[in-house]
Amino acid sequence: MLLKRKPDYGPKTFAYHFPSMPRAPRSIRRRSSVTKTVKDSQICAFEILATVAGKLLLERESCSSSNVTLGNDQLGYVKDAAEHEQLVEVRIVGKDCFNQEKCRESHEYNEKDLSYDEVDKDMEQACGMSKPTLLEDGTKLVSCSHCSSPEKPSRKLDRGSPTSYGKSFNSRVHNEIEAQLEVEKETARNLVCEDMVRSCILEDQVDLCIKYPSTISSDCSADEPTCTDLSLRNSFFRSRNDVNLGCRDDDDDKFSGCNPHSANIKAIGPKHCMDRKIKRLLSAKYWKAAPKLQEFELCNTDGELKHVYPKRKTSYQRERSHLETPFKKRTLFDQSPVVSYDGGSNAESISNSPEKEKNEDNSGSANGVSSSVVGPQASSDTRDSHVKFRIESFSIPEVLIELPETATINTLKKMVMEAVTFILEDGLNVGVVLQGKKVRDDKKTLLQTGIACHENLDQLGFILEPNSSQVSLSIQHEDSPSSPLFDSPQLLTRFLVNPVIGAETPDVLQDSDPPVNGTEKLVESNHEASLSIHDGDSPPAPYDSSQLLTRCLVNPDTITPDALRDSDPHVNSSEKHVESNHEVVPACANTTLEPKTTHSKALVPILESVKVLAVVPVNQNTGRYGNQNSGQYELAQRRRPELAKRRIRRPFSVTEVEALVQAVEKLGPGRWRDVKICAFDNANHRTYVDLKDKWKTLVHTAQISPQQRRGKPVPQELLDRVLRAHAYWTQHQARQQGKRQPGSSKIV
DNA sequence: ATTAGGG
DNA sequence: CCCTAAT
Repeated sequence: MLLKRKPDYGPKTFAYHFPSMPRAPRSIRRRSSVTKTVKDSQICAFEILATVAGKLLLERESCSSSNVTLGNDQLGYVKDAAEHEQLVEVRIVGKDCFNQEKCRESHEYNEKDLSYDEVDKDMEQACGMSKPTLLEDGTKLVSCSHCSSPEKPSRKLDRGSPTSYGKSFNSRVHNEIEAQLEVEKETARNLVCEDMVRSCILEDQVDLCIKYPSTISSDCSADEPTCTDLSLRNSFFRSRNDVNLGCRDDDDDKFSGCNPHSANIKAIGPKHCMDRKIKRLLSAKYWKAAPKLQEFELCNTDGELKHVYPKRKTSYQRERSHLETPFKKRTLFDQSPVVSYDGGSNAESISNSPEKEKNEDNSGSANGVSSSVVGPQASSDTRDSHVKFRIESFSIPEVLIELPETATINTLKKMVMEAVTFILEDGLNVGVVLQGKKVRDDKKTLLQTGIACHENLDQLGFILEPNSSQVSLSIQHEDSPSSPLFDSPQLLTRFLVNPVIGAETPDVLQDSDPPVNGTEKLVESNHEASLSIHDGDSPPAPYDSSQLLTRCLVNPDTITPDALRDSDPHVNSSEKHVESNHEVVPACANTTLEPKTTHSKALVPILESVKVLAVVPVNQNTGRYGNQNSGQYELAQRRRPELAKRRIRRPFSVTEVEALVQAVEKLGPGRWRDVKICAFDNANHRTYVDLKDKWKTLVHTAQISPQQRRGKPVPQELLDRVLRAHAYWTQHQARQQGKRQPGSSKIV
């Protein structure tokens, strides 16, 4: 008996060396009738959802007024933005918070993590595979315990070209930089009406401690990753990493050759990751804008979603546990979702905090807005020519998802996932804002920029903007009739565009003003990017007041595929940055909407950046925007195959077929995972499901007349082998079954 | 995460 | 290839 699933690859010579104890196919083991689940419940759920949403909306509106401390909430924008802030808190403080010990520990853990179990070893031996070689490098590189799971980071570090990160995160830190990423948890709070909003926001916090000399250039390019670097990358770009395939294969994120095993898992990982991510999203108040939705769903669809409040805790704990035991095998997503995922990204407030590192803990941030009080006191540090910053928090943008009633939860999840991954596709770009103005000269040192001055620290801000995909992904669903929830067609057909796009003015981003003053701040050239709030022709959807809507909606008419392509803000802005010598570009005056709350000194000057990430899925591709929608979607697909509804078709080559045939001859059908490992371990784009499917078609092809076959002809010799193997295994299975059921007849 | 099967 | 149910 096989104690473990250990592939029996048998001798190299071909002689149908079959596994000693092949398992009977599951089809035999369990032949159960397939029952299609009725979606009535789901449909019903969505209906109820609409109702509940409305109620909650009213309820919340009545309550929210009491708790708005930011003022300007008449626009619903500021308040909204503030709410978003709390998703993640990132603080950059002094060096003292750096704990090298932890990093060292992480080494060990990572090493452990990277080791593979015996089964796999056996497998490898059997297959003649070589042991993964990335261990050393990987562990060397992965230094932060909380950074992430060993696999991806190591991959990234190991192989990923520096540029891959640099693009999104230009301000790489030097070796001098030390950092510690630390996630803290928030104690559960009672959810009072006035706290509802906050309660919907993820309370996890991340402390990112970075210390660096004031002489550091904002543009410094680190030559080697540092702990800080890593954590940043990992956290900020994880989603991207996961989406972007590994080094060579286009659609798999496996790091081929490095770690076959993990890779194998990865091969199908995305999907699961996605699910997980979605879950996190849903549970982590990601949909803060529409808490009711969340709540509702969670309450009514017991399947995968849990009640929101309980879930929050649960989720939180789960996350915590992950963090506490970073060594367990886990996916990146599970682990450091803090920054990258949940915290996803965008508007970020920063405040210089003279005070000591993390002790501030969550107390302050609890309510979400920046928690730490930042005093200009950073002075004490000046002496050592170090500037300390603390990024209080940054939030993730709203995501507006629209689905037909007939959509399944699965679809919902996917939609959210797609939206988020699309948003974070290329990671984030970090901008520095000083005194409401964007610092554009990346070469300047902190000193030169004046950031070193403590007086200015208070007015320092960061902008986290999506690196690419300035245009929101418009997701359309074939079977989606117009949703009752969104009766504003115009909304549905809108694309979101980064104001920077096509703007003659480089820093539109800063120019775009928080709703405080409305669109007037928008630069002329940027007029197409108007705030939905003020946009006359974007009638507030039912969700308007609920702030579900994204803020920056752009008239699709102004968007063309080309424009989109050129719309990479990064390219544009970087170019312009070079050209313009202004080290500081005036940003909208109102940007500095100082939080009225005294204790949140954090500046969130560029709320605008938030809008960039908004997503407005399109319900239907009809109407005048139809073409553009599809074009955009295609563009998105081109850029991110993962988001594509369908993977690109990749016909099996004869070589592949042969490999498959040979593997199946040895292993038999039904052991697709093993087949995959044995014969397609390096073919990242071939999952075991693919192999199974291919075998299925091969068998079919072999059974039909040559005239009926289509596509590239498969050598008859191979087809013969297919038939033989198929016959053999079929018979074998029958035999197996016969043994179990003595009554049945034996064919051989 | 895998496997089996239908689409 | 996709999607899902069942493991």
